[in-house]
Amino acid sequence: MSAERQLLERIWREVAAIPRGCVATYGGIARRAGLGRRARLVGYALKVAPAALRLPWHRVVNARGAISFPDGSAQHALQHRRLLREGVRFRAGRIDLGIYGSAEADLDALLWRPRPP
DNA sequence: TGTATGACCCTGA
DNA sequence: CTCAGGGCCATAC
Repeated sequence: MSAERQLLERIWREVAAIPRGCVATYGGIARRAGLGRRARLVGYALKVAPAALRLPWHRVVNARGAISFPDGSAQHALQHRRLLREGVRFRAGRIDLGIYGSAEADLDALLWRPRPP
């Protein structure tokens, strides 16, 4: 198994650990997965993630608290719908990361820790 | 081998 | 608030 593949799996594991009703950012996932600033790799990982993993990919948004798919796209609509159904509220097209981004602040790590290896 | 393209992010103006 | 510029890096061609 390639090292690349293991990086992807680490990312998938972090994404899978995002609690329902919460969101995380690409950059945040990258940091928690030990990938430094490679936020783009997280986007790539989600893009190539096997559907069979059933990852909660909709809980991953960009640093602005917005959905990264183009406004008006089917993907954007789907992600928006799924988040609303989990109780995540939007304001002017953006999510308040201070409230829903439990995976971001260090303080939140005390309330929710990613699943250990 | 080089250029273009992203489900990105941060800083500074 | 927006915008540009730089960083980041796997993939596609």
